[in-house]
Amino acid sequence: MTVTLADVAARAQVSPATVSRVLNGNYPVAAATRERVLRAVDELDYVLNGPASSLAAATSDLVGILVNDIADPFFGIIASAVQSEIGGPGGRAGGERMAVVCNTGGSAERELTYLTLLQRQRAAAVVLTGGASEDPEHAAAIGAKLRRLGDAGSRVVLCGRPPADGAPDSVALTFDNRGGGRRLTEHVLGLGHRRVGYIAGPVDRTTTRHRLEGHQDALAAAGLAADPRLTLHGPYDRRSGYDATVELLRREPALTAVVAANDTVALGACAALRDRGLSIPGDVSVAGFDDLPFSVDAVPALTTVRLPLYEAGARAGRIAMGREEEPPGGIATVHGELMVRGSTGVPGGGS
Amino acid sequence: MTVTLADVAARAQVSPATVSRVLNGNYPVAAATRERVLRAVDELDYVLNGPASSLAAATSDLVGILVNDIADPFFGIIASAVQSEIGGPGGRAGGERMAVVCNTGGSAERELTYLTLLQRQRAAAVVLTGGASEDPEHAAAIGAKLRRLGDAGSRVVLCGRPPADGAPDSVALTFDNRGGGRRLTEHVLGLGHRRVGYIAGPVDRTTTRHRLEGHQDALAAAGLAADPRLTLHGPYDRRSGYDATVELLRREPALTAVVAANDTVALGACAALRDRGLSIPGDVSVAGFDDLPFSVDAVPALTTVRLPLYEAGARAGRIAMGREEEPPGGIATVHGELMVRGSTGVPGGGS
DNA sequence: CTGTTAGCGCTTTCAC
DNA sequence: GTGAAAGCGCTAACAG
Repeated sequence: MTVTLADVAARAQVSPATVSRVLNGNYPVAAATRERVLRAVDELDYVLNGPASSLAAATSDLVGILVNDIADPFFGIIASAVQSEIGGPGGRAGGERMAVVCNTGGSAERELTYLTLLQRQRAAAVVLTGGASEDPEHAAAIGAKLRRLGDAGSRVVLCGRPPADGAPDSVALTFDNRGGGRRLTEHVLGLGHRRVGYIAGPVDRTTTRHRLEGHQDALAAAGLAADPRLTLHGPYDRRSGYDATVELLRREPALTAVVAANDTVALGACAALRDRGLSIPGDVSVAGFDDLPFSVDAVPALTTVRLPLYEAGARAGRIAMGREEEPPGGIATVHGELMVRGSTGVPGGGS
Repeated sequence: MTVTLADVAARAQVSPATVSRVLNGNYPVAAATRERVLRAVDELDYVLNGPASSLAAATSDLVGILVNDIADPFFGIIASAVQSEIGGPGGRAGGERMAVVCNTGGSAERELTYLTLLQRQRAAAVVLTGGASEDPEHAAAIGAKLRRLGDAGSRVVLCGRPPADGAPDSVALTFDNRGGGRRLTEHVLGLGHRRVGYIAGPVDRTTTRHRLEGHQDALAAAGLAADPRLTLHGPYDRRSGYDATVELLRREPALTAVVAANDTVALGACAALRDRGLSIPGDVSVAGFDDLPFSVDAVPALTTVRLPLYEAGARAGRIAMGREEEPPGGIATVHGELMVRGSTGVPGGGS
C-alpha cells in the first residue's frame, strides 16, 4: 500500500540502488536515467522514508535546538536564526534539515532528557541556547552527555552559555554578560544614582550570575558596597520584575534606579512603578538587558544592553552545519552594546 | 563500537525482544528481568536508535509545527503551548515526543516542502499555525498534501486557520478574526472616530482578509463607506506599521484613528505617531490585534483583541495527540476578546 | 512472561 | 553508470 523505493525502481526500470542515488544526488547518474526515476517518483507520489534512510545511513537531518521557552523572544530569535542556517543543500535528499526545538523550561533534568532524545534520533547537530545550570552535578552530567553526543557524531554548539566541562569538542559562543552588566550599571552610577536595586534572574544559572557580577563589579569600581537587600532573584518574566520592584520599594523607599536581569523583567518593573505613580526616569530609572524588539517601543524607551541574538544564532547554526570555521579554541565571546535610551536619567529628575 | 540493543540483551542475559519490551514499557515484563535489563542499559550507556525503532514500528515521535516565524511571539506562544502537550507518557520509549518547528516565512512553497519533509519523517502529527495562503493553486496543493499526510497516519491539526479544502480528516481550530476585527472597529467608531486608517497584513492570507472584512463590516454597519485610500497592506511587522502610518497621515492628515492588523504593527504605528509629535490617543487612537504579552505594557496600553493563543495551541496539541476529542465536524472557532485600554479614546481628546 | 524469527525501507560496498 | 546483496538496529507476531 505505501509506496517504497522498490516500487519506484520497478516503475523506472532501474535498480533500487539507482533510485537512491538519484534521490540523494550524491553520485553520478546518467541524465536520462535520472529523468526516468524522477518521473516515476512523481507519478507514484513517492516520499522517501526518513527513518529507513537514517537507519541505513547512520545519520539524520534533524538538528536539535534546546531553549528555555520558545515563547520567549530571546529564544525565539535565536532559534529562528539557527533555523535559517541549517536548511539548504548539503543534507540528505531534499537538502533540508529540520529543527527540533526543545523547551527545557530551564530545568537541567529536562535538558538531559532532551539530549538523550536527540542522541536517540542521531541528530546531526545540537545547539544549546541560553544560560546553563550551575549545579555541579547537573553541569557534570550535561558535560558528559554532550561528550557522548559528540562522540556519536553530533556536532554540539553552545549559544549564550560558557563552555561545558567535559565536552572538549563542543563549540561555545558565549555572551559577555558580565561586561554588559558592568557597563549598564556604570552608566546608571554615572548618572549619579546611589540607591540602585537589582532584579536578578533565577539563582544557579550562569547568565544570572554573570550579569549580577557585572553589576557588582561596577558598584565596587565606584567604591560602593553591594547592599544585599537591594538584590532580588526571580524568574525571567514580567511578574518577577513587577513583584521585585514592589519589594525593593518597600525595602528602600529612596530607591532611584532599578536594573533588571533582562528586558522582560524591566518591563514588569516599569509597570510596578507606573502603578505606584512613580515616573520613569524622573523618579526611578530603569534598565534592562538583551534589547528585545519591544524594548525600543517601551515608553520611555528602555535603556538596555543589546545582544546580537539573531547574528549569534545564525553563527551557531553555521558552525553546527560545518559551514563556518569554529572559533579558535572552540570559544568565541559575543559582546553586547549599551543602548542608552529614555528610561534612565539623572536621579531626582522629577516627573 | 556503538552499543546496540543486542549488546544489552546479551549483558542482561535476555532476548532482544525483552529488552525492547522493557524499554517501551508497553508489555508485561517480570520485575526482576526489567531490573536486570535496566541495569545493563545503564552500565552500557545504551541509547535506543530512534530511526531503527521508527522504521520497525512504522511510527515516529516527531510532531511537526509549522509557523511563519518562530521569533514572532504570536507563533512562539502557540508553539510553546503545543509542545507542552505533546510530551508525557503515551509515546514510544521515554514517552516524550519532540517538536519539529518549521519556519515557513508565510511562503506556501516552503510550507509544502516542510510538509513533505514531515511526511518523510512519518511525523506522528502536524500542527499548522497561523493564516493560510489564499492562492487557489497553493491552497489546493496544501490541501492535497494534508490529505496524504493524514492517509499516511499523521494527525493533522490547523490552529488559527480555516479548514483546508481536500483534507477531510484534519481538525481546524480557527480564530474568529472577522468577529474580532468587527468588534474592534465598532469600538473605535463608537468612540466617534470617522477617519480611520487600517493597516492590513500581507495580501492573500486568510488572517489578513478576515480581519479586514471584520473592519469593513463594522464600517458598513455604521453606514460608512470603506475608503480604499485608508487601507494599506504590509507584512506583520513593526516597520510596516510605522511606514503605513506615515503614509496614512500623508493621505489623510485629519486621521483620528489607526487600526492595525496586529499588535506588532500597532506598535510601529505608535512609534510613527510619537515621532511626529502626535499624542495617543489624544490626537490619534491606535488599536492592535492578538494581545501579545508586551501590549499591556505599551504606553498607553494597547487596545486590542485578545486571542487565547496559548490555550488554542495547547488544545491543538492535545487533539494532535488524541488526548482530546475532536470538535464536532472537525471545526471549532476560537473567539477573541476585545481589550479596551488606553490607546483608544474619543477623537480630539487632545494631548 | 520470554525467546525466535522475520522483516521495516533504505544505503552502500562490491562487482560488472 | 548500474545492479546485487548484505546489512543498519529495532519491533512485532507467533510460539512456547
